Order: sequence, then structure tokens, then C-alpha cells
Amino acid sequence: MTSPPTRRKRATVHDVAVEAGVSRGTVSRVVNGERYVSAEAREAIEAAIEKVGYVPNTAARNLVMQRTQAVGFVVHEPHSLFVDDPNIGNILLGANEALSQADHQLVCLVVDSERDTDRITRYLSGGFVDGVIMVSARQNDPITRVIERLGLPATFVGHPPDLRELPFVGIDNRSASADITGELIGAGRRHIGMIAAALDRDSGSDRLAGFRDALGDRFDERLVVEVPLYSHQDGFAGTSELLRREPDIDGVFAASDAVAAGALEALRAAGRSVPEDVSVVGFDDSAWALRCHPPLTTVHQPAAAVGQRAAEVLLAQLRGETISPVGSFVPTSIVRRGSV
Amino acid sequence: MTSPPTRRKRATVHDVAVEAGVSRGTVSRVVNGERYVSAEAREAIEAAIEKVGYVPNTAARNLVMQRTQAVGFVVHEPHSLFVDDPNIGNILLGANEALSQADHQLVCLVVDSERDTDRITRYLSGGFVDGVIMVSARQNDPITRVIERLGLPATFVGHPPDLRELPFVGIDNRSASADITGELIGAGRRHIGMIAAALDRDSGSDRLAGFRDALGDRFDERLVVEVPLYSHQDGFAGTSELLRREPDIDGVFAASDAVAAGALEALRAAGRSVPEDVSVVGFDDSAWALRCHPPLTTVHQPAAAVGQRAAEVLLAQLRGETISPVGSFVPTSIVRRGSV
DNA sequence: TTGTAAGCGTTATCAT
DNA sequence: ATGATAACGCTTACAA
Repeated sequence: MTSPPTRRKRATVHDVAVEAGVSRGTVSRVVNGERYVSAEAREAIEAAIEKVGYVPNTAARNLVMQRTQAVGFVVHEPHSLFVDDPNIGNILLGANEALSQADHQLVCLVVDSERDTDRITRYLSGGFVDGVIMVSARQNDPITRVIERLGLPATFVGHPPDLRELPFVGIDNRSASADITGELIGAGRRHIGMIAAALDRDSGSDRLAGFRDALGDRFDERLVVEVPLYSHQDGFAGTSELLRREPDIDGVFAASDAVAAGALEALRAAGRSVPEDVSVVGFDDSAWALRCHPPLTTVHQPAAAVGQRAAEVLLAQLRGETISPVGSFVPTSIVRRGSV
Repeated sequence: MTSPPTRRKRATVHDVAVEAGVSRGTVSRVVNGERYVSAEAREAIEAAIEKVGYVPNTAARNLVMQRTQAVGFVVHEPHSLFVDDPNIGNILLGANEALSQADHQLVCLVVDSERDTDRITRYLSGGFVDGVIMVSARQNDPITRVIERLGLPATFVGHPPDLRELPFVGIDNRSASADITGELIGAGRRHIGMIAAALDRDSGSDRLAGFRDALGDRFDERLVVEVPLYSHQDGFAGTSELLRREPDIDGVFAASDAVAAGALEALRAAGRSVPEDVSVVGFDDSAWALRCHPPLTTVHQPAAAVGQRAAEVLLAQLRGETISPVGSFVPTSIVRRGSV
């Protein structure tokens, strides 16, 4: 004897049709703003809609139209990063903007556990979205596999190495890293270390590669400390380790600004001053960069523009266009502040 | 050899049924793991599913089942805040966790413009979700109106003043603010100002009310500077203004940690030292609190727990339970660091 | 245990 | 300009 939930029954086109004394077809035409409806019919129907409180059921519409006007934005990151990393938020906002223009709904899907992976997989397969923007896919990512299997239109932000021919947009992490390392070299630094993070992702490994490129012969792998995440905490730990290994370093390339912020703290704790004793550069030009003392010289990453471009590429696919080239790069730039 | 062509047509129950030589009903039973199917039928059907690559179309299932197993998480905030405020991310993660347990998909919807409002309104009306978790609704929010009109199950985080009987969860901003202000008083501060933000939201106005409560007779409205957002920038501007109005303040209650971080900078710029000359307290215990120099004494806000509770309350509604009381508070605590 | 058939709320294709 | 009617892909009584 439980009391029934107070869910009022939704009005349908049928109800509206009856109320207005017309057929369902005519109602549908009015709702979708088509031509060929008489003024009087339109009027009666609009009144009826108002009266019965009709709202179209999109699930039904989707079923027959075979599209949803929604696209998934899949964030596959550990908690801490989604919360910490302003880039993701900006990519999301840029994508939302472009999709919004095209009258598509962005739905953001957070993958946070194995369990989530399964559910999202079902969600994507279930016809809830017309396509997906995939942020920071892992190598051998089950979600990527599903996308391929379904032939679901998708654009990736970044390009995991095992991605076949799926379109992606990103920045050129490798050459940008070489450039920013050049700042260190240009400042006369000779013992340059790197705190390399997230090597399981293309961004992480490309940044390391760029660092290596810039150093050439002088590259010394003992000066590279690998840490798992682009986090403040890992930056601190990694830099402490670096100082232990090689106390006389005079330059540090941190794989992200958050990492650089941690590096700065570790250096301060070790009694080094920046930029007098050691120069530090980061990557991202996130809020961290300005918050640091001294503010960071870093790579400006136009996150919103990346999101926007990703959305545009996806929309093009939805229109049935073939994307070529599959990869599209948004240009970065160096911003010089006080840390070198 | 490989099948490169683009969008393959999706297999349906019908295709599986034909392939397996059974009826659609039986296929449906297997897919939904019901009893009463013979081992041989099950086997044939499973093989057929694999062969034709069948994935259920959830839109169709939703239509007939009248539910989606998805809930909307609506974030109604300006860009900057969604990106800056770690609380929202944690609320989202807490909610996702609870929903995930209950096998529901969280769909995050970002409202960022008038245009977005319209689209989200349609999305919510469209039967894409069974319910919604609404974060930081505005007073007289069009989305709130739609939720009420639809009778869509919803839980609010915080409670805008014009919310009727809809369930909400939150923290007791007012008494927590009184408590944290007490820290300033307890430290012997006599000229205490407040940087009050976001007064159009319950959190903002309640924090101001708590400040007033704690001060009682000594409350002086000239010491309150109102700023629009919980942002670092507004904290800086507001505090500069406060110093202009009343140069001899010795205590500041900033409406959030981000605001407090800005306050700290403004004080430093004005040559005041913290906590020697003036004590500062914040609210949220976000990442900002630890990042500041000195670290902030602040109110710890269990954001993830709030998200989790919000999800639980929503799930209860989905089960048809009646929520009472409508409001549910998650306890906060004070964390003392160096800024007092 | 399995098949049949009636919807679920729309849109789309016909005649009219 | 409008009204039947057939899909869309699925679940679910009810029959068999």
C-alpha cells in the first residue's frame, strides 16, 4: 500500500489532436513549424498545446528520426585531474559553444571506474548520442573500441597511438615542448631536467620526445623523472627526486603548470631560488601559471579553441563529410614570465 | 578484406531473431536475462547476437519502458566558475559515484548562455532523463520552472529562495559562516570586514547573514563589500575597495577561498601582513586554501558528500518515495591554518 | 518454453 | 491543407 508517486501523465500529440479537433499529422506539422497548415488549424492547435501542457517526447522523435541532436563528451580521467585541470573545462566550454550554435546538446560523461566504463559503453551504444568527442583516451581504451565497433562518428582530443583512422584534434605537444625547452637552453642553462608525466598518453610521451629533441646529444635520461599524473603533488615528489639524483640542476621542464607549481615548492624547500639558481618552465598556461611565484614561463594551450575545433570536426562528420586530413592541430605559443 | 565502409546499419532484435531462428520475444528475453528460455535457444541467440553485432537501441527501449536510467546534472554557472571552482567537480564526482552504484548514467549539462537554457529546457522535457540534480539554481531560474511544470523528479544543491517544496541538500552556510567569523572575533579582531559574493544565491546571502549573526551589535554594513562572483579576481577588487573605505580593518571574512586568495593579494599589495596585521578566513576548504601564503583557516565543505547525498535523495524519489524533510544538511567543520 | 501482437509517441508517405 | 497509416526498435501480456 505505498502511495503512488505524484508524476503527472504527459500529454501526447494525440491528446493535442483530440483537443484541437484535428489529426496527429497536423499537430506534428505545427510543432515542427512546417508549411501548409491553415491559420485556423494552427491557432486551435497552439491553444490546445497550451491547454494540455504538451511537450514533445524526444525519445520517440529520436526513434523515428534516427538522430538525437546530442553528442557525448567523454572525459576519461581520474577524479583529481578533472577537478584540477582547467584545460578540460575549457575544452568542454569551447565544444559546448560550437555545438550550441549548431543546436546540438553536449552531454558530458565522466569515466571514473571500471563500472563507469561499462555503463558509458552501453550509453554510447544505446543511441543516446549522434557522435562523441573523446578527451584523453587511453591506449587500448575499451571506449575507443566500442566507438570503432559501432562506427559511431567521433573526434578525439589528442591521439592515442592505437587510434586508426579516426579524426583527432590537438596541439603539437612535441614541437611545443622542444620550443619551451629552448627557452631554458637560451637562458644558458646546462643541467636541465624534466618532470615527465602521464607517459601512457600521447601528450605525455610527446612532451618528453620534444624535450629530447631540443637537447639532442646533451640529453641525459638520468635527468628525467617520470611521474604518473599531471598533478601538483607529483610535481613536488618528482622534483624532490630529481634534486636527490642530481643536486646541481639549473633548469627544469615540468610537463604541465600544475607539475611546475609542485616543482617550485620542492625547489624552495630545498633552498633553491627561481629563477636565480634554477629556471623552471611549464606547459598549458593554466591558472596555475599566474598563481605561482614567480609566475611561469610556459606554453599557451588554446584549450577552448581545441574544444571548438573538435566539435566542428564532429559536426562535419555528422553531415556526412569525410575528414581529411584526420589530424588537425591548433597552434600554441610561448608566454614568457618570470620563471626563467 | 577489411570492411572499411563508413556507417554500418545497426542490427535489430529482428535480425537476431531471424539469424537464430526464433521470435523477437525470445530474443528480448535473452537480452534482458529473463527466465524461461531453453538452453539451446539461449545459445543460438547469443551466437546470433555476436554474429550480427547486435547492440540494443536504448532510445527504443526507453520509449516503451518510460524510463532512461539517466539523470541530468545541471550546472548553471558562468564559464570561469565551472572551471575554477573545485567544489562543483567534487559534487559531480560524488553524485556520479552514487548514481553509478545504482546503475544510472549521470549526464552533465552545462548552462552557459540564454541559448543553452532553451536547449537544456527542451532536453529535460524530452524524456532524456528520469530526474535531475540541479546545482546552483538562480532565483527565478527558467530551468527550475520547467522542472516544476513537468513534475520532473529533482534534487537541488542549495535552495534558491523561490523553491517551493522541491527536495534540496546543502550545507548550513549561515551557521558555518557565523562559526568562522567567530574565529576572527576569538582572535581579538575588532574591525572585521566581509567580502560578500554571489548574493543572488542562497549560499551567498546565507554567508552574509551568518556574518551578521556573529557580529550582532557590532555589525557595520560599511565593512561589507559586495562582489558578483566567488572569484579570485573579485576577491582582490573587493578587498582593495574595503581597504579604501576602512583602512584600519584587522579581520576579513572572504565568502570563499578563491575570494580569500584575492584578498590576500590585495592585502599584500597594500603592505599589510597576514596574520600579523590582519586575519583572513575563507570558505570551502578548496585547493586554494592550501595554496595560499599563509594557508587559510576556512570552512571545510564536504562537496563529494553533498553530491552523493543529492544523488541518493533523487534515487529515492525515482523509487517513488516521498522525501521528508525536503531539506537535508551535510555537516561542515572549521579547519584552522595560519591565516588567523 | 515460445510465438504473436499490441502498443510506446513521433514523423513521414501517401492519398484525399 | 489535412487525415490515415505505416514505420522506428523494443518490451510484454496473452496465447499456444
